[in-house]
Amino acid sequence: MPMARRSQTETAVLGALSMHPMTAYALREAIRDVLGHFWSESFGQIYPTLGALERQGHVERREGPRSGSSTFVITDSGTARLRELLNEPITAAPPRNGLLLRLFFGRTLGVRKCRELLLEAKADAERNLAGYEGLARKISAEEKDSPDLPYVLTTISAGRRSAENVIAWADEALALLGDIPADDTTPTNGESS
Amino acid sequence: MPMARRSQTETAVLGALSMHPMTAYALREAIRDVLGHFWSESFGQIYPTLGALERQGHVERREGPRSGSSTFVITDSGTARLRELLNEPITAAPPRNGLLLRLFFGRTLGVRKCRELLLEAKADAERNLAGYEGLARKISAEEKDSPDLPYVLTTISAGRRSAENVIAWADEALALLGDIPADDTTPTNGESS
DNA sequence: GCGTGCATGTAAAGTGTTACATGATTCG
DNA sequence: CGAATCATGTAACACTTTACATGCACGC
Repeated sequence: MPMARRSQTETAVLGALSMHPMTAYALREAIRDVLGHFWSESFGQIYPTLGALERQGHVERREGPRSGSSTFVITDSGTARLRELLNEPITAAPPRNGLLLRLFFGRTLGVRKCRELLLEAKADAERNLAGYEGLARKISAEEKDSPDLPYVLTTISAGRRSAENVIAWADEALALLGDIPADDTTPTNGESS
Repeated sequence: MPMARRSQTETAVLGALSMHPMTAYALREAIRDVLGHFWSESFGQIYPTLGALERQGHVERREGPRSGSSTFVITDSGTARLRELLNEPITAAPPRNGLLLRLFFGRTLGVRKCRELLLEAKADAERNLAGYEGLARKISAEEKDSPDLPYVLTTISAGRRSAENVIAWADEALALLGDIPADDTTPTNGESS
Protein backbone atom coordinates (compact mmCIF):
# COMPACT_ATOMS: atom_id res chain seq x y z
CA MET A 1 0.00 0.00 0.00
CA PRO A 2 1.62 3.22 -1.13
CA MET A 3 1.99 5.33 1.93
CA ALA A 4 0.63 8.57 0.70
CA ARG A 5 2.07 11.88 1.65
CA ARG A 6 -0.37 13.51 4.03
CA SER A 7 -2.47 16.04 2.31
CA GLN A 8 -2.28 19.48 3.87
CA THR A 9 -5.71 20.52 2.70
CA GLU A 10 -7.09 19.87 6.16
CA THR A 11 -4.49 22.21 7.63
CA ALA A 12 -5.35 25.05 5.28
CA VAL A 13 -9.09 24.66 5.81
CA LEU A 14 -8.91 24.43 9.59
CA GLY A 15 -6.40 27.27 9.66
CA ALA A 16 -8.62 29.58 7.67
CA LEU A 17 -11.61 28.73 9.87
CA SER A 18 -9.48 29.38 12.96
CA MET A 19 -9.34 33.04 11.95
CA HIS A 20 -13.08 33.34 11.61
CA PRO A 21 -16.15 31.26 10.71
CA MET A 22 -17.32 31.34 7.11
CA THR A 23 -19.18 29.52 4.37
CA ALA A 24 -17.45 27.07 2.07
CA TYR A 25 -17.68 29.63 -0.69
CA ALA A 26 -16.01 32.31 1.42
CA LEU A 27 -13.43 29.76 2.50
CA ARG A 28 -12.49 29.17 -1.09
CA GLU A 29 -12.05 32.90 -1.62
CA ALA A 30 -10.06 33.30 1.57
CA ILE A 31 -7.70 30.54 0.52
CA ARG A 32 -7.37 32.06 -2.94
CA ASP A 33 -6.98 35.68 -1.86
CA VAL A 34 -5.33 35.52 1.54
CA LEU A 35 -3.19 32.38 1.42
CA GLY A 36 -2.88 32.64 -2.34
CA HIS A 37 0.70 33.85 -2.31
CA PHE A 38 2.01 30.64 -0.85
CA TRP A 39 -0.86 28.17 -0.90
CA SER A 40 -3.61 26.89 -3.13
CA GLU A 41 -6.49 24.50 -2.84
CA SER A 42 -8.79 23.61 -5.65
CA PHE A 43 -12.51 24.00 -5.21
CA GLY A 44 -13.17 20.31 -5.52
CA GLN A 45 -11.03 19.61 -2.45
CA ILE A 46 -12.66 22.01 -0.06
CA TYR A 47 -16.15 20.52 0.11
CA PRO A 48 -15.12 16.91 0.72
CA THR A 49 -12.60 18.06 3.31
CA LEU A 50 -15.21 20.14 5.11
CA GLY A 51 -17.53 17.12 5.09
CA ALA A 52 -14.85 14.93 6.62
CA LEU A 53 -13.98 17.53 9.24
CA GLU A 54 -17.65 17.82 10.16
CA ARG A 55 -18.01 14.05 10.58
CA GLN A 56 -14.98 14.09 12.86
CA GLY A 57 -16.43 16.90 14.95
CA HIS A 58 -13.64 19.35 14.10
CA VAL A 59 -16.03 21.86 12.55
CA GLU A 60 -19.73 22.55 13.07
CA ARG A 61 -22.29 23.71 10.58
CA ARG A 62 -24.36 26.74 11.59
CA GLU A 63 -27.09 28.80 9.98
CA GLY A 64 -25.54 30.61 7.01
CA PRO A 65 -26.06 34.15 5.73
CA ARG A 66 -28.69 32.85 3.31
CA SER A 67 -31.31 30.13 3.37
CA GLY A 68 -29.64 26.87 2.44
CA SER A 69 -26.16 28.15 3.08
CA SER A 70 -24.13 27.20 6.11
CA THR A 71 -21.39 28.87 8.05
CA PHE A 72 -18.67 26.58 9.35
CA VAL A 73 -17.29 27.11 12.83
CA ILE A 74 -14.16 25.45 14.18
CA THR A 75 -14.66 23.48 17.42
CA ASP A 76 -12.23 22.99 20.29
CA SER A 77 -11.35 19.59 18.93
CA GLY A 78 -10.77 21.28 15.58
CA THR A 79 -8.35 23.75 17.13
CA ALA A 80 -6.50 20.89 18.80
CA ARG A 81 -6.38 19.04 15.49
CA LEU A 82 -5.03 22.13 13.75
CA ARG A 83 -2.30 22.42 16.36
CA GLU A 84 -1.44 18.78 15.74
CA LEU A 85 -1.34 19.25 11.96
CA LEU A 86 0.78 22.39 12.18
CA ASN A 87 3.26 20.47 14.31
CA GLU A 88 3.68 17.72 11.75
CA PRO A 89 6.86 17.80 9.70
CA ILE A 90 6.66 19.86 6.54
CA THR A 91 6.19 17.71 3.46
CA ALA A 92 8.09 19.62 0.83
CA ALA A 93 6.52 19.72 -2.60
CA PRO A 94 8.87 18.42 -5.28
CA PRO A 95 10.42 21.38 -7.09
CA ARG A 96 8.97 22.15 -10.53
CA ASN A 97 10.25 25.42 -11.90
CA GLY A 98 9.21 25.66 -15.52
CA LEU A 99 11.24 28.81 -16.14
CA LEU A 100 14.50 27.28 -14.92
CA LEU A 101 13.76 24.10 -16.87
CA ARG A 102 13.52 26.14 -20.07
CA LEU A 103 16.56 28.24 -19.28
CA PHE A 104 18.66 25.18 -18.51
CA PHE A 105 18.05 23.96 -22.04
CA GLY A 106 18.56 27.47 -23.36
CA ARG A 107 20.98 26.33 -26.05
CA THR A 108 18.14 24.41 -27.67
CA LEU A 109 15.51 27.01 -26.89
CA GLY A 110 17.55 29.91 -28.27
CA VAL A 111 18.90 33.02 -26.58
CA ARG A 112 16.21 35.29 -27.92
CA LYS A 113 13.41 33.31 -26.34
CA CYS A 114 15.38 33.01 -23.09
CA ARG A 115 15.63 36.77 -22.87
CA GLU A 116 11.92 37.00 -23.53
CA LEU A 117 11.14 34.59 -20.72
CA LEU A 118 13.40 36.47 -18.32
CA LEU A 119 11.76 39.78 -19.16
CA GLU A 120 8.34 38.25 -18.59
CA ALA A 121 9.42 36.80 -15.26
CA LYS A 122 10.82 40.15 -14.23
CA ALA A 123 7.65 42.01 -15.18
CA ASP A 124 5.61 39.47 -13.23
CA ALA A 125 7.82 39.91 -10.20
CA GLU A 126 7.47 43.67 -10.42
CA ARG A 127 3.70 43.39 -10.43
CA ASN A 128 3.84 41.04 -7.45
CA LEU A 129 6.21 43.31 -5.60
CA ALA A 130 3.85 46.25 -5.88
CA GLY A 131 1.03 43.99 -4.68
CA TYR A 132 2.97 42.86 -1.62
CA GLU A 133 3.97 46.37 -0.68
CA GLY A 134 0.37 47.57 -0.87
CA LEU A 135 -0.85 44.55 1.05
CA ALA A 136 1.68 45.01 3.84
CA ARG A 137 0.59 48.62 4.31
CA LYS A 138 -3.10 47.73 4.23
CA ILE A 139 -2.84 44.85 6.68
CA SER A 140 -0.59 46.81 9.05
CA ALA A 141 -3.23 49.52 9.26
CA GLU A 142 -6.35 47.37 9.37
CA GLU A 143 -5.19 44.68 11.74
CA LYS A 144 -3.04 46.92 13.87
CA ASP A 145 -3.88 45.13 17.10
CA SER A 146 -4.40 41.61 15.86
CA PRO A 147 -2.17 38.98 17.47
CA ASP A 148 -1.92 37.48 13.99
CA LEU A 149 -0.23 40.57 12.56
CA PRO A 150 3.45 39.67 13.01
CA TYR A 151 2.90 36.22 11.52
CA VAL A 152 1.01 37.57 8.56
CA LEU A 153 3.63 40.26 7.96
CA THR A 154 6.30 37.60 8.01
CA THR A 155 4.66 35.70 5.18
CA ILE A 156 4.11 38.87 3.17
CA SER A 157 7.74 39.75 3.64
CA ALA A 158 8.71 36.37 2.23
CA GLY A 159 6.71 37.16 -0.88
CA ARG A 160 8.16 40.63 -1.22
CA ARG A 161 11.72 39.45 -0.85
CA SER A 162 11.18 36.61 -3.26
CA ALA A 163 9.87 39.05 -5.87
CA GLU A 164 12.82 41.40 -5.34
CA ASN A 165 15.10 38.43 -5.67
CA VAL A 166 13.63 37.39 -9.00
CA ILE A 167 14.08 40.90 -10.33
CA ALA A 168 17.74 41.05 -9.36
CA TRP A 169 18.37 37.56 -10.70
CA ALA A 170 16.66 38.29 -14.00
CA ASP A 171 18.88 41.34 -14.47
CA GLU A 172 21.98 39.30 -13.76
CA ALA A 173 20.87 36.53 -16.10
CA LEU A 174 20.04 38.99 -18.88
CA ALA A 175 23.52 40.46 -18.55
CA LEU A 176 25.07 37.00 -18.65
CA LEU A 177 23.13 36.01 -21.75
CA GLY A 178 23.93 39.33 -23.37
CA ASP A 179 27.26 37.98 -24.53
CA ILE A 180 25.81 35.17 -26.57
CA PRO A 181 25.27 35.75 -30.29
CA ALA A 182 21.60 35.54 -31.17
CA ASP A 183 21.89 32.72 -33.73
CA ASP A 184 23.64 30.12 -31.61
CA THR A 185 21.45 27.10 -32.32
CA THR A 186 18.36 29.12 -32.77
CA PRO A 187 15.10 27.33 -33.63
CA THR A 188 13.51 27.66 -37.03
CA ASN A 189 10.90 30.01 -35.73
CA GLY A 190 9.16 32.08 -38.37
CA GLU A 191 7.85 34.64 -35.91
CA SER A 192 10.22 37.52 -35.53
CA SER A 193 9.74 41.25 -35.58
CA MET B 1 -13.73 16.50 -20.44
CA PRO B 2 -11.27 18.09 -18.06
CA MET B 3 -8.57 19.67 -20.11
CA ALA B 4 -5.51 18.55 -18.27
CA ARG B 5 -2.51 20.73 -17.80
CA ARG B 6 0.26 19.42 -20.04
CA SER B 7 2.74 17.33 -18.21
CA GLN B 8 6.30 18.57 -18.54
CA THR B 9 7.89 15.19 -17.98
CA GLU B 10 8.50 14.83 -21.70
CA THR B 11 10.38 18.13 -21.70
CA ALA B 12 12.67 17.12 -18.87
CA VAL B 13 13.41 13.70 -20.39
CA LEU B 14 14.08 14.99 -23.89
CA GLY B 15 16.10 17.85 -22.48
CA ALA B 16 18.35 15.57 -20.47
CA LEU B 17 18.85 13.30 -23.47
CA SER B 18 19.68 16.34 -25.60
CA MET B 19 22.83 16.82 -23.51
CA HIS B 20 23.99 13.25 -24.02
CA PRO B 21 22.60 9.75 -24.56
CA MET B 22 22.09 7.57 -21.50
CA THR B 23 20.17 4.67 -20.00
CA ALA B 24 16.88 5.16 -18.22
CA TYR B 25 18.64 4.57 -14.95
CA ALA B 26 21.24 7.24 -15.66
CA LEU B 27 18.46 9.53 -16.81
CA ARG B 28 16.79 9.23 -13.47
CA GLU B 29 20.02 10.12 -11.72
CA ALA B 30 20.69 13.02 -14.06
CA ILE B 31 17.26 14.43 -13.37
CA ARG B 32 17.73 13.97 -9.66
CA ASP B 33 21.29 15.29 -9.44
CA VAL B 34 21.55 17.83 -12.22
CA LEU B 35 18.06 19.25 -12.56
CA GLY B 36 17.28 18.43 -8.95
CA HIS B 37 17.49 22.00 -7.73
CA PHE B 38 14.51 23.09 -9.74
CA TRP B 39 12.93 19.95 -11.15
CA SER B 40 11.92 16.47 -10.16
CA GLU B 41 10.48 13.45 -11.87
CA SER B 42 9.54 10.27 -10.13
CA PHE B 43 10.93 7.00 -11.34
CA GLY B 44 7.53 5.69 -12.32
CA GLN B 45 7.10 8.51 -14.81
CA ILE B 46 10.36 8.14 -16.65
CA TYR B 47 9.92 4.66 -18.10
CA PRO B 48 6.43 5.16 -19.54
CA THR B 49 7.51 8.51 -20.97
CA LEU B 50 10.57 6.97 -22.61
CA GLY B 51 8.34 4.28 -24.07
CA ALA B 52 5.98 6.85 -25.53
CA LEU B 53 8.85 8.91 -26.92
CA GLU B 54 10.28 5.80 -28.55
CA ARG B 55 6.95 4.92 -30.19
CA GLN B 56 6.79 8.45 -31.55
CA GLY B 57 10.30 8.23 -32.94
CA HIS B 58 11.66 11.02 -30.75
CA VAL B 59 14.24 8.75 -29.13
CA GLU B 60 15.96 5.56 -30.27
CA ARG B 61 17.09 2.61 -28.24
CA ARG B 62 20.69 1.51 -28.74
CA GLU B 63 22.90 -1.16 -27.28
CA GLY B 64 23.46 -0.28 -23.61
CA PRO B 65 26.59 -0.51 -21.47
CA ARG B 66 25.45 -3.95 -20.26
CA SER B 67 23.59 -6.86 -21.75
CA GLY B 68 19.88 -6.18 -21.49
CA SER B 69 20.34 -2.49 -20.88
CA SER B 70 19.69 0.14 -23.49
CA THR B 71 21.03 3.60 -24.10
CA PHE B 72 18.52 6.13 -25.35
CA VAL B 73 19.53 8.58 -28.06
CA ILE B 74 17.52 11.63 -29.06
CA THR B 75 16.59 11.80 -32.76
CA ASP B 76 16.21 14.85 -34.97
CA SER B 77 12.48 14.67 -34.56
CA GLY B 78 13.09 14.50 -30.82
CA THR B 79 15.15 17.68 -30.90
CA ALA B 80 12.42 19.40 -32.88
CA ARG B 81 9.84 18.18 -30.37
CA LEU B 82 11.95 19.45 -27.48
CA ARG B 83 12.16 22.86 -29.14
CA GLU B 84 8.38 22.83 -29.48
CA LEU B 85 7.86 21.86 -25.84
CA LEU B 86 10.31 24.47 -24.56
CA ASN B 87 8.40 27.10 -26.51
CA GLU B 88 5.09 26.22 -24.91
CA PRO B 89 3.84 28.57 -22.22
CA ILE B 90 5.04 27.76 -18.73
CA THR B 91 2.41 25.98 -16.68
CA ALA B 92 3.04 27.26 -13.21
CA ALA B 93 2.70 24.76 -10.41
CA PRO B 94 0.21 25.90 -7.77
CA PRO B 95 2.11 27.35 -4.81
CA ARG B 96 2.41 25.06 -1.78
CA ASN B 97 4.78 26.41 0.80
CA GLY B 98 4.40 24.37 3.97
CA LEU B 99 6.64 26.64 6.00
CA LEU B 100 4.67 29.78 5.20
CA LEU B 101 1.41 27.92 5.83
CA ARG B 102 2.60 27.07 9.34
CA LEU B 103 3.97 30.54 10.00
CA PHE B 104 0.75 32.18 8.87
CA PHE B 105 -1.09 30.32 11.61
CA GLY B 106 1.74 31.02 14.02
CA ARG B 107 -0.61 32.24 16.73
CA THR B 108 -2.06 28.75 16.93
CA LEU B 109 1.24 26.98 16.37
CA GLY B 110 3.09 28.99 19.01
CA VAL B 111 6.05 31.34 18.75
CA ARG B 112 8.54 28.84 20.01
CA LYS B 113 7.82 26.35 17.28
CA CYS B 114 7.79 29.13 14.68
CA ARG B 115 11.30 30.11 15.68
CA GLU B 116 12.33 26.48 15.47
CA LEU B 117 10.96 26.19 11.94
CA LEU B 118 12.70 29.38 10.88
CA LEU B 119 16.02 28.18 12.26
CA GLU B 120 15.64 24.88 10.43
CA ALA B 121 14.81 26.66 7.19
CA LYS B 122 17.81 28.90 7.63
CA ALA B 123 20.14 25.98 8.30
CA ASP B 124 18.78 24.22 5.22
CA ALA B 125 19.35 27.29 3.11
CA GLU B 126 22.91 27.58 4.40
CA ARG B 127 23.62 24.01 3.40
CA ASN B 128 22.13 24.63 -0.03
CA LEU B 129 24.08 27.83 -0.45
CA ALA B 130 27.37 26.06 0.15
CA GLY B 131 26.31 23.41 -2.36
CA TYR B 132 25.48 25.96 -5.04
CA GLU B 133 28.74 27.80 -4.58
CA GLY B 134 30.74 24.61 -4.91
CA LEU B 135 28.70 23.52 -7.90
CA ALA B 136 29.17 26.81 -9.71
CA ARG B 137 32.94 26.59 -9.27
CA LYS B 138 33.04 22.97 -10.38
CA ILE B 139 30.89 23.45 -13.48
CA SER B 140 32.72 26.61 -14.48
CA ALA B 141 35.99 24.71 -14.49
CA GLU B 142 34.82 21.43 -16.01
CA GLU B 143 32.59 22.76 -18.74
CA LYS B 144 34.65 25.83 -19.46
CA ASP B 145 33.98 25.73 -23.20
CA SER B 146 30.52 24.21 -23.28
CA PRO B 147 27.88 26.32 -25.03
CA ASP B 148 25.54 25.21 -22.23
CA LEU B 149 27.64 26.90 -19.55
CA PRO B 150 25.97 30.33 -19.35
CA TYR B 151 22.52 28.74 -19.19
CA VAL B 152 23.54 26.31 -16.50
CA LEU B 153 25.24 29.05 -14.48
CA THR B 154 22.06 31.09 -14.69
CA THR B 155 20.01 28.34 -13.08
CA ILE B 156 22.63 27.78 -10.40
CA SER B 157 22.61 31.49 -9.67
CA ALA B 158 18.86 31.34 -9.19
CA GLY B 159 19.37 28.65 -6.56
CA ARG B 160 22.15 30.53 -4.84
CA ARG B 161 20.20 33.76 -4.67
CA SER B 162 17.11 31.99 -3.47
CA ALA B 163 19.07 30.40 -0.64
CA GLU B 164 20.63 33.74 0.32
CA ASN B 165 17.18 35.23 0.26
CA VAL B 166 15.77 32.64 2.64
CA ILE B 167 18.62 33.29 5.06
CA ALA B 168 18.04 37.03 5.10
CA TRP B 169 14.29 36.57 5.42
CA ALA B 170 14.61 34.10 8.26
CA ASP B 171 16.75 36.57 10.18
CA GLU B 172 14.21 39.31 9.65
CA ALA B 173 11.35 37.04 10.67
CA LEU B 174 13.19 35.85 13.78
CA ALA B 175 13.73 39.47 14.79
CA LEU B 176 10.08 40.26 14.19
CA LEU B 177 8.90 37.32 16.26
CA GLY B 178 11.41 38.17 18.95
CA ASP B 179 9.00 40.67 20.44
CA ILE B 180 6.24 38.18 21.11
CA PRO B 181 6.03 36.64 24.57
CA ALA B 182 6.56 32.91 24.42
CA ASP B 183 3.23 31.92 25.99
CA ASP B 184 0.89 33.72 23.63
CA THR B 185 -1.50 30.88 22.82
CA THR B 186 1.12 28.26 23.12
CA PRO B 187 0.16 24.62 22.62
CA THR B 188 0.26 22.12 25.45
CA ASN B 189 3.53 20.70 24.27
CA GLY B 190 5.45 18.77 26.89
CA GLU B 191 8.76 19.00 25.06
CA SER B 192 10.78 21.94 26.23
CA SER B 193 14.41 22.37 27.18
C1' DG C 1 -37.64 38.81 -15.85
C1' DC C 2 -32.72 38.41 -16.24
C1' DG C 3 -27.94 38.61 -15.39
C1' DT C 4 -24.54 38.52 -11.83
C1' DG C 5 -22.75 36.82 -7.87
C1' DC C 6 -23.38 33.81 -3.82
C1' DA C 7 -23.77 29.08 -2.70
C1' DT C 8 -23.26 23.89 -2.81
C1' DG C 9 -21.86 20.07 -4.44
C1' DT C 10 -20.41 15.68 -7.84
C1' DA C 11 -17.95 13.20 -11.47
C1' DA C 12 -14.40 12.24 -14.67
C1' DA C 13 -9.99 12.29 -15.65
C1' DG C 14 -5.19 13.15 -15.54
C1' DT C 15 -0.83 13.70 -12.86
C1' DG C 16 2.48 11.85 -9.99
C1' DT C 17 4.36 8.93 -6.10
C1' DT C 18 5.47 4.87 -3.97
C1' DA C 19 5.76 0.02 -3.23
C1' DC C 20 6.54 -4.03 -5.35
C1' DA C 21 8.91 -7.33 -8.42
C1' DT C 22 12.88 -9.02 -10.87
C1' DG C 23 17.30 -9.79 -12.68
C1' DA C 24 22.36 -8.86 -14.20
C1' DT C 25 27.00 -7.39 -13.09
C1' DT C 26 30.87 -6.06 -10.58
C1' DC C 27 33.87 -5.99 -6.74
C1' DG C 28 35.77 -7.48 -2.66
C1' DC D 1 29.52 -15.99 -3.13
C1' DG D 2 27.25 -12.12 -1.11
C1' DA D 3 26.38 -7.24 -1.06
C1' DA D 4 26.03 -3.15 -3.54
C1' DT D 5 24.84 -1.05 -7.55
C1' DC D 6 23.10 -0.97 -12.18
C1' DA D 7 19.06 -1.86 -14.62
C1' DT D 8 14.08 -2.30 -16.02
C1' DG D 9 9.68 -2.16 -15.40
C1' DT D 10 4.39 -2.50 -13.35
C1' DA D 11 0.51 -1.59 -10.39
C1' DA D 12 -2.04 0.55 -6.90
C1' DC D 13 -3.36 4.47 -5.16
C1' DA D 14 -3.41 9.23 -3.54
C1' DC D 15 -3.78 13.81 -4.96
C1' DT D 16 -5.64 17.46 -7.55
C1' DT D 17 -7.88 19.75 -11.17
C1' DT D 18 -11.56 20.91 -14.00
C1' DA D 19 -16.03 20.59 -15.99
C1' DC D 20 -20.53 19.99 -15.07
C1' DA D 21 -25.00 20.55 -12.62
C1' DT D 22 -28.14 23.14 -9.79
C1' DG D 23 -30.48 26.75 -7.29
C1' DC D 24 -31.36 31.18 -4.62
C1' DA D 25 -31.22 36.21 -4.01
C1' DC D 26 -30.79 40.76 -5.34
C1' DG D 27 -30.56 44.74 -8.11
C1' DC D 28 -31.85 46.85 -12.40
